[in-house]
Amino acid sequence: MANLSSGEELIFRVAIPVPVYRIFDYLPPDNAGLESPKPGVRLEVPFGSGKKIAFLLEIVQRSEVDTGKLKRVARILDNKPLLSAKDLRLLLWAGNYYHHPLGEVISFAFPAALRQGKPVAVQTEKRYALTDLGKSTLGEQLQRTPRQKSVFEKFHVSQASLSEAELSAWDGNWRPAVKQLIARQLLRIDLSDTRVNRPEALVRNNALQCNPQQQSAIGAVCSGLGRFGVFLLEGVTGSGKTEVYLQIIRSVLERGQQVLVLVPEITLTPQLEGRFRQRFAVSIALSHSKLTDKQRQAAWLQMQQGECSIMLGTRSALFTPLKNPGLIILDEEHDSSFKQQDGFRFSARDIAVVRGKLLHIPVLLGSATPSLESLHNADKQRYRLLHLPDRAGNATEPVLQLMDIRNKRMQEGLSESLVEEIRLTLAKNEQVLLFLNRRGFAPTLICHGCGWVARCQRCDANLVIHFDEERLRCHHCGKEQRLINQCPACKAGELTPLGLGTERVEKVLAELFAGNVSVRLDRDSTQRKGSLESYLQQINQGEVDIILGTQMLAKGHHFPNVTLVAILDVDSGLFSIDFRAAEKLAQMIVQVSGRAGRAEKPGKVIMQTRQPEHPLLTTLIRQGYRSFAKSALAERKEALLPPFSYQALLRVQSADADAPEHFFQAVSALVQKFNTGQNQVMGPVSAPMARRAGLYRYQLLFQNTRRQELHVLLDSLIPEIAKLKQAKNVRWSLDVDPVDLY
DNA sequence: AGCACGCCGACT
DNA sequence: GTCGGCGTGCTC
Repeated sequence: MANLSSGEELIFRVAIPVPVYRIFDYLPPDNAGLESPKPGVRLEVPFGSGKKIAFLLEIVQRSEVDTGKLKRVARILDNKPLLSAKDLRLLLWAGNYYHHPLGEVISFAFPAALRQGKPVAVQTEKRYALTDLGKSTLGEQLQRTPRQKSVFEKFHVSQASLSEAELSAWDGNWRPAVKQLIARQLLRIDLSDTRVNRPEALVRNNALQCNPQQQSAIGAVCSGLGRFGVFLLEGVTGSGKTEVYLQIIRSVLERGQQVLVLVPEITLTPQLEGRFRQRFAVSIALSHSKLTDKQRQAAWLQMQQGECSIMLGTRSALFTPLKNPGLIILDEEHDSSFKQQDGFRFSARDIAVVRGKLLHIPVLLGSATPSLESLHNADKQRYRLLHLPDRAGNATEPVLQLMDIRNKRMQEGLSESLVEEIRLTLAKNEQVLLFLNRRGFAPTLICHGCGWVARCQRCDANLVIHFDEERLRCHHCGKEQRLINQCPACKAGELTPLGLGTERVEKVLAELFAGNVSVRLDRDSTQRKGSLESYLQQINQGEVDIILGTQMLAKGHHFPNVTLVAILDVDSGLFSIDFRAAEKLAQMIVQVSGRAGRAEKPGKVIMQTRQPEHPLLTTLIRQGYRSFAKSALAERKEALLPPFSYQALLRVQSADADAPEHFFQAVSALVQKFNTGQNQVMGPVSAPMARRAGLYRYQLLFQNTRRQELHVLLDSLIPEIAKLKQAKNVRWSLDVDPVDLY
């Protein structure tokens, strides 16, 4: 320790959550104790005219800034850092790699309340359990109070105490019923601390029987526990991926370690959560945006303090601190929701791998349709590929077939042969699933007289007809207006809906299959909270014959009685300027197909197309996803596109049509100056949608086959762009490893 | 991102 | 004569 003369003080280097690429120096607080705080602790600091929460990065001997200008830390909020040194390193790396201001990156790792400087409240969550009287009482006796009956039966089914979080996850309004049940001495507050893991109490239910492939996958990951390694689990739908997860998780729990499980969307958490709770007796922390700040903070702290062993969450749960990290699982790893699309544009999948490396733990990526990036990493032996080629049980693979609809008579998007197939399936008392990735009635409203089209005034996009609500709506900026019935241009012609949306198909289904029940599942029909769940329940109870829906059908939900899946318009995915379009379409087709024939009944998947010879479709159908991926990777290699090169996209938006041009002129000069490597610079060009929500949009793409060289350029370029005066009239952002080029 | 400082229009 | 519009510039 340096011998400091009395006049010299230590300097606190801190990150502050402001959009500034700079670290700030402060003097220690007045009442500084003998012991220096550790990096990662939260501080309150005076900043500008107000106060801010800051994160201590390091304590150094001297500052570049004149000490007279330095302010003093107001107070130290934590006596121990909430983030480990390794997690702090991870965040430093991420800030650097994605070129996002460090303070914002670090604050992103904290739940909202802690971000705002609230003290770490070690709130102990209440648990409830049946009393002896409750155990010997039957639910039937509560017939007259249905809510109490349902809560009471929940306790009987779970056969264990339930925490507030578990109850809230099950039903938001459990409190009054529990209060009354306590008053009736059927329930009690459970004081035994079940959060401590007792090894014999880890597992509640026995594992399912696994086939040899599952066993070898489980064995591979389990023998890799305790050190870094990435495993890519490629398992077709229904191959028992979840069972593999469960058995590996069990091994991690037995080692006294924690597991972080990430899924792309909130809608996928309930079913996984259900499987986890059935299997494990330990409590499960949830983290996703539908929870309250308080719930998320509780879950975060439980993992941080090691009170909970499993966390199930979405993208942002990736940064949850783990006291005893053991494994990170990322399910549906191909899903683009793992890439954050605004602000701190990170890829949860890629950071998960880096985190695994820092923590010396394995990372398990699972998917029926792995991303080309991950398959390429497996080819390069960076990831270990584990394959589950067979459906578990006696479920058979669905049969994929193309239906050539050229010159065929169509009725609102349904060919006659498809209608016939639907009839045959319904006659067997089986369910049909129709997939159309376009909501609304029709994507275009056109005047039959003069050709006028209803356009959004703020975007380069057409307004979508929503017939039920009699609205015209822009799906890009949300602007809407009343549905008009007279052409505003010629005042004479007839306005005609052009094209097909789910609402329109729903109407024709009601005519064609009048005796059957159909249900539409899209963002519009499931907006009301809980409505998706209730539809899914109706479907699985066999009250629905035809399921019609968008994107949201492709993910996770199982419909055991569906034996016919039809993709109404597969062609719309075939012609896109985005080089990832083929990959996304293939994944979508396979994922949607996975919804069919999960039980003993064989499933059939029909794709209506006017491109029956299209190589993407024929390869996928005749040879499967893996062959498709192989040829798609060969094309990417030929064109030097990712994963054979690395990209970064500089995006600009401005309400002023000329400001982006001035900005890019200044940027070009900087690029000339700094581009010492072989970086390709493409653009600037208009974004595929040149105007959105009233803003003009442009972009500049950097690409290099060597990641290192690309990042050398970005490292010197971005701080200089931030200083440009032309950057002040525009909104600009950098997207490292972009997945969507629009 | 905030928030202050800073020069030009309609009001007590 | 002032209150306040939001343009630019800084924050240890």
